[in-house]
Amino acid sequence: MTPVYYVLVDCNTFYVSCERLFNPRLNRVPVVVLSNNDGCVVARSPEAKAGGIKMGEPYFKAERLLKRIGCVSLSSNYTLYADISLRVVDVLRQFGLPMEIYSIDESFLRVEGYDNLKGLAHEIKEKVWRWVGIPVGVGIASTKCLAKIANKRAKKDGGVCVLQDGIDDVLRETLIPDLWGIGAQLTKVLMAHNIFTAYDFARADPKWVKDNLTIVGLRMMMELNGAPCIKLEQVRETRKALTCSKSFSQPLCELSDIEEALTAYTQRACEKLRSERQLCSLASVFLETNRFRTGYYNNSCSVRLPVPTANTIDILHAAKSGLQKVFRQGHEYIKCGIILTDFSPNDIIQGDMFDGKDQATDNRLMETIDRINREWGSNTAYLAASGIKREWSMKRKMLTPRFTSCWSEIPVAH
DNA sequence: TCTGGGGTCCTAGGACCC
DNA sequence: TCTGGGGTCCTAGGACCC
Repeated sequence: MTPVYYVLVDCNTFYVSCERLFNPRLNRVPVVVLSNNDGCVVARSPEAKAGGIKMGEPYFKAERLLKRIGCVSLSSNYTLYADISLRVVDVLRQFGLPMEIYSIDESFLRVEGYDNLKGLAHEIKEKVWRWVGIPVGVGIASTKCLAKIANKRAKKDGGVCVLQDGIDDVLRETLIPDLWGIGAQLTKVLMAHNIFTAYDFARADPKWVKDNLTIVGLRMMMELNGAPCIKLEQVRETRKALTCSKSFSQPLCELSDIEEALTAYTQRACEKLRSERQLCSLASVFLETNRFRTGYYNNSCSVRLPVPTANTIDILHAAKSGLQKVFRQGHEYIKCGIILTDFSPNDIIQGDMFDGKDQATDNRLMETIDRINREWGSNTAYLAASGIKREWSMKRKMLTPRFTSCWSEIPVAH
């Protein structure tokens, strides 16, 4: 049997690297990219890390330190990052290996019967750098969990790491909170049981692991021992849920304002649903106040649709009725959202004999709106109920241009 | 003043059925 | 005093990821 290896390609500080691609002045200076609404730090250049900026730190808390170290702060420009991500994936595809796109900045590949793994790792890293301009780290090992560890070491070690010999030593140096799949809660459980390193975990009693960390923990333990339990998902299974939610730029108290925002989110969610050729049967709405304040209120309501649908008007109707159930006067709300679930493919339609609606006309209307928004930019055609002024719409004060995805914002070469 | 958004998976517990 | 057993399905909640 030829040995199988998993290759994890992870873009270094991806969002910052995307910004640097189009603005070389950002090279070698501290840079951070912020989450939606300019809320938290979600990507840091090495210089920003060295300056003591923490991942996930709220911007308003980090602001003084950011200023002191002369850090450039940018709003996140997801349109740009998604486009660069596609370019990286294109390069990786050219290796002709089974591949899983794990996230916007990470992909796994699988290799079998390769002699020169180190050479492959270098080739991947250099091609992505030369063809796209994004630095990546490449980690290779016999399971996905180990490849994650290899990748982390790669970043400190010239960008590539093949984990083949001396794995025990590497596991001894890997601390529990740094493991893929171990978060704050499981770290507590493991530490309380005197398990401090990946090596301790790999040698733990399987029964204890299963009982205390469920089957998920047991799988991770097996993976650390070199037994692959987490398979490569080459084709993304059709998703099971679709969420659209955002914090408002300022707290909202009135039902009518929140309805506006919810209408906009519902439109967006339905648009995504249709683009994936799915119908949904359940729409859930949630609403919340600031959870960092006293008197936190949050509530949600699920509304079943009479027939599976992707029609914005029908789903909006359900969403609004849900919102009315959870809305209480007298709170300052900061966020709402809609979650669509219970999907079925849109080629099997179970009609409702009695609703007296002309499905074909409705579908044509939705198709037309989608086409206008595809060709002329999102939100060219929208429901007036989602508001014109949109005072709740999110803050992005430090947004860079959509360099690669909008004709009017393409960089000019002098 | 200001604290992201969008996913997945697993389990426990309740409802319901025979 | 004694109060089935076992299966399935659904939901909520908790954990994790990037």
